[in-house]
Formats: sequence, C-alpha cells, structure tokens
Amino acid sequence: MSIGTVDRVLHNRSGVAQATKEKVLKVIEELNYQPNIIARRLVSKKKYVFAVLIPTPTEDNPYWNLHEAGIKKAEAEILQLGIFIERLPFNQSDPKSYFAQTKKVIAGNYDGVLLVPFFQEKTEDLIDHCKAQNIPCVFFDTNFIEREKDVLTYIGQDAFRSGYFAGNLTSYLLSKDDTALAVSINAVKKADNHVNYLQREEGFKKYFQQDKRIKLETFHYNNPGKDDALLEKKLLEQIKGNETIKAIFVTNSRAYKVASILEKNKIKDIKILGYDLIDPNIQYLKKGFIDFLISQEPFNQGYMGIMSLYNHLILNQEVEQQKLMPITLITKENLEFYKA
Amino acid sequence: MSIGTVDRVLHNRSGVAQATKEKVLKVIEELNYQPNIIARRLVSKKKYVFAVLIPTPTEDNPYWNLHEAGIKKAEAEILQLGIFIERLPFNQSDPKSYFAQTKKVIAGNYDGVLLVPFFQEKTEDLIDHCKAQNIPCVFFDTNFIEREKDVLTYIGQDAFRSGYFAGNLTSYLLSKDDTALAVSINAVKKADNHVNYLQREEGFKKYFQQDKRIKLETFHYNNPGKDDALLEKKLLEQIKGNETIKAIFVTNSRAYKVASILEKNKIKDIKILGYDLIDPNIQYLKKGFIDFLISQEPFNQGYMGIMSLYNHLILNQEVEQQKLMPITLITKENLEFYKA
DNA sequence: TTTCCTTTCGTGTACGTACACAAAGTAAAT
DNA sequence: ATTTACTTTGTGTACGTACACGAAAGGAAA
Repeated sequence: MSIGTVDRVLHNRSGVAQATKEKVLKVIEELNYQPNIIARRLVSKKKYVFAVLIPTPTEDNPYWNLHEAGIKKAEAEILQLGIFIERLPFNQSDPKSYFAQTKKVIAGNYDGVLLVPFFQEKTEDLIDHCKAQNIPCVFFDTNFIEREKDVLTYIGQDAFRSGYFAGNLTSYLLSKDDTALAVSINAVKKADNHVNYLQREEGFKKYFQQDKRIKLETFHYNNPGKDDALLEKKLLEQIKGNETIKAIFVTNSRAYKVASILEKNKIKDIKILGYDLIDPNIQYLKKGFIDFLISQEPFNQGYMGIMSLYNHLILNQEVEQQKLMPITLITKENLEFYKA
Repeated sequence: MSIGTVDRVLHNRSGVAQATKEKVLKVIEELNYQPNIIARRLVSKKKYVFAVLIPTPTEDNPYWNLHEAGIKKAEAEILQLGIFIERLPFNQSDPKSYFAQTKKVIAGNYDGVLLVPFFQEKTEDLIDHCKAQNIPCVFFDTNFIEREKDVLTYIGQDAFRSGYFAGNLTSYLLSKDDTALAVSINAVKKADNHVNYLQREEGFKKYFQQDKRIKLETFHYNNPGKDDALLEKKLLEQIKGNETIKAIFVTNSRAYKVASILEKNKIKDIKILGYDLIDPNIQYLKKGFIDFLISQEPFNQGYMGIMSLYNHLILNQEVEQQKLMPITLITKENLEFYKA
C-alpha cells in the first residue's frame, strides 16, 4: 500500500480495487486517522473568495461598522489560508443598490456569500443561484425566514424573544397601571425590510399580554427624509397625552433620537430601552437618559459569519442551522466591558 | 541569495555577512514578507504542553465544568498544531492539593501555564518559577492583583465593577427606603481565596454609598461543612428582623441556596440576584425564585485562556495584560441563548 | 506467445519553512 | 603556492498532503 493509493481512498477517487479500498478504510478506521488541515491548506493552491453584502455604515446608522470589525478579525485569521473577502456594500435605504450587488454576486465566481437579506424580494434570485451552484450562503443580523432552510445558517438574534426580554425587563421598572410605549422609527417609507423591528415589537407586546399589570401603547414613525422636528412633535403629543407612560422601548438603534427629545424637553421620569451600542446611544446611556441597551453582538456576528463559511468549506465541519446570538443587556455600569 | 541565507536572516542566526543581511532585510521590508504560520507549524516538530490548574468541579460547585468546556474547544482547535494540554485539577477546599499541583508544574517541563490563583500564598513559588524560566502564565477567573504584572494576562471579570453593576440593577428593583441584603456564603473557613466575593460585595456597597435611597445590610456565613440548616436559621433571622429587605444579592454561585430557603419558607416578595449559570441556579431562575444571574462567561474564559498562551507562544502576537470579561445579565427570558 | 488496452498501484514533485550539512569564499600562516 | 582555519553561502531533506504521471498487473484479442 502506497501513499498514492491511500490518498485515492481518502478522496474517494477511482482507480482502486475494491479489496484494497476496504483494507485501507479499515486501517484508517483503526488508527482513527485525522487529515492534517495544515498540510492540506499548504499544498492546495485553491483560493477561496467570499462575498460580503453589508450596508454601508452611515452617519445616521453607524451600526454596520461593528460588524465590519468582526469580519476584519476573521479575515486576518484566515487570510493566510488562502481565503479572501470581497466586500459589496450597499445603501440601506436604496433597494436598487442592493439589487445591483446581488447581481454582481450572481455574475461573479464566489465560493461563499455572507449577507444581510435586507430587501427580501430582491434576495430570491441570489439564494436560487447559490442553491443551484451549491455555494454556501449565510444570513446575518436579519433573518429571511421563508428561505432560511435554503442557506447554510442564520446568525443573529431571535428578534421576537429579544422584544419579549425587553418586556420582562420593562416590567421590573414599572409599577401597576403604568404604561410602556413601544416606539418604532424607520428611515424608509416601506418597512418590509425591517423584519427585526416588527418582531421585536411583537415580542414586547406578547409579554404584556401575559403581564396585565402594565398597559401598552405603540408609536410608529416612518420617514425617508430626516425630519426630526416632526418626530418630536408627534412623540411629545403622545407622551403628554398619557401621564402614565413611564418607559419607552425603541425597537431599533434610534433610541438616541427619543433620548434627545426627552432631554430637550426636560422629561426625566421616563426610562428608555433601546438597541445597539452605536455612539449616540452610548453617549445618552452615559448621561443617564437611556437606561438599557440591548446588544446584538454585531462584532461576533461578523466574525462568526465568516467563520461559518470557513468551517463549512475548508474544515468540512457541520454548521448549525441557526446560531442565535445572546440577548445582552448593557447599562452604564457594564458598558465598558463590551467592545462592540 | 539562497533560501538558506534568507532563513538565517529571518531567524537572526549567525553566519551572515553584514552586507548580505542588510540586503535581505531590505527585500523583506519591500515585499512585506509575512511568514507562513501553516508551513512553520508543519515543519516544526516542537510540541508545546500547557498545564491547566483548575478546581475539580464538585456537586457543591459544578461551576468549573463550564471553563472546562471552553478549554476543550481551544484544545480541539490547536491540537493539530502540536499543542497539548495537561490538566492538574485540585480540590478547591484543600490548599494542600493546590500546593501539590503547583509543585508538579514547577518540577515539570511545561511551555505555558493557565491557572486559577485560588490560594494566593501557595501561588508565589509558581509565579517565580514561571518568571525565571520565561514561561507564560495566565490567571483566569480570579485575579491575584499583587502579581498581576508578572503574568502574561488576567482573564476574568472586574469583580468590584461587577458588584457595582449589581447594585445599580438592584436599585431599579427597589423603592425608596427598601433594604438590599448582600449575602456571602463560603464553603471554607478561611476566605482569603475568595477575593472575588469580597470585591463584589465592596462594589455593591459602593453603589449604595452614592445612591442613598436604599439601605444596605450584609450577611456572612462561612462553613467548611455543609450545615445548610444553620444557614437557613441565621438567614431567616436576619430577613425577619427587617421587613424592608426586598432584594438579596448573593456574591457567588450559591444563590440557589438562598432561593431554596425562600421557597421553603414561602417568602415571595424578595428578589434574588446571584452569579453563574450552574444548574441549580438555572432551575431557580426558571421557577422565578431567582430574578437575575450574572454570568462570567466561563466558557469564553477557558477558551481565551488557552488561546492567549497560543497567541503569545506560537503566533508571537501581543497579548493584552487584562482581558476583562463582560458582565452579562441573565434572566429567564434570555437564558436559552447563553450556552455557558 | 505477442500485442494492446484497462485497471490498479507506486513514485516524484510541490507547497513554505527549518535546519543540518556541504560547498565556496577569504585571509592568515606555513 | 599550499595548507589551515574560519566565515559565508548554497543545497538537500523533511513535515503531511494532493495530484500528475508512469509503472506494473491483469485480461482479452490477435
């Protein structure tokens, strides 16, 4: 038995007599042979290229910078192994830019795809392509539940449970017959891409269906422009219309907008809960205007997203269908221990 | 210029003319040469062995199982790279067993050490040895502040800040003139090894020095045996002696003991905060008798502990002097998203 | 038996690094 | 000029894997 024969058996290639093959397999079994990944990558000159579709961080929403950091860390770790990452950023308020990038991925020759399935209708073709070409695709941050079974994995929070958690926490802060206000502020008119926000609100509501001591109101504001004056007017109307509102749950990273309105109007007895450790939120957390922020651990999401592709393609490891990120609570007091 | 010469320059070995050396260095600079870690580990037959000193998980304290899981993950990742882990478990209520293991490390020939510096006096020799032999040493879970500068890194929580965080959280749960009770239950008489507990209590107290709306009491119970009946008697005495006690902060993983006492005595209006996702705690969290648990992320501690040694020794990377773990809050609602 | 083809198996080379050893170069001593 | 001692440089081999290529074995037809 020579190295060559063993190698053929290992890779299930043709040209080995059945008897020999069985003998080799037996020995492999006995010795519990594990291929040396190191040597394998060393000799293989195959390059892997992963496409990453992630919104461009904007001043209005710097959130995506945090993912980028995690992606960068993964990139550094596996660059030496011949794996390259190509970023295809899109404008999160412009479906066309998203569509253009998905088309690039379909036209290009990528070995794996990591994406935030922001605009769902536009995502279908991409998933079909990946499925047909057997290209692993990873959703992160936002799930696309209908097509979840067609991708390698989803990495992100369970948005509904996250909202439910927020409800539970809010219940600790309020007294009987107080009201909690769930606020959703969207940057675009059509909110089909904000699955997370909707599900968080649902989870939050669900909690208070079981815990009737506390009342619930909702506030929705969709605005593609940036007319924060109107937001202020409407929000104040609602708050002043109900003196029992003692907590506001902002279903996305715009908690700082609510905080700034309360600060400006010197309203101090309303607690604010929101999402994401972006800078404006952090500032208001430190100042005490925001009480709690829920982190989605975007850094880890980015890191694990890339690593899932790596584990699947290069290490041939099983990858879980869902990697649900922890629902992490941040206050002024433990903030400094979370880098992202 | 041959491979051999370049290699000599790279490793700063002798036998290269100054002129040649400079020429080679220049080219290395220009090409931004990065050594291929893969190939390097492949060829090097040097084996690394790390010693891990960690308490044996007991029925009374299964906490250390969680670290072990993280260590195992790291082990699996780097085993192929010729790195081996040798476990030297000790009995956490027996300083002698700890001492015996430290002596083994000193006598042995290890390339790195990961330990919980539980009994501080007994640790001195080990640290001296590591320092003299230039063996990297990592503290985790518990810090040994006086010798922190002599080791590679400390991985764990900032216990004081963690207690402070708990204080802040407690303040949300209580009303003016309520009392918070800080409870420390130790399994051994001499509590010099429980630096964490003490610091958490200090942090907790500190918070209420600034927030005077709430009163504070403390309760200490040191018992090397397992006389939980006495604990119950004493704790009930204190609780019944002060009707305003509305929250109990347990400074270590024994929150379940307090919860069981409250459950047995049908006391329902006192909230419990504690540490660590060990099974009995989790049970009481689910039942609603414990409200909040703070996780120290032991899994990550174990994983990162091993990886710090690896990064330092094999990858020659800079390692931070302190890797402070996040202070993570767990409730019934987000529990399932934390595996450890 | 020879020829030819197919199936089966062994050998050689490469990946990038580390190191032992051989070769070449240099300079002083004979 | 030759020897000797030493410095400097080049070559060969190995690590474990992947694969191309060629060698051997086997069988069928000439």
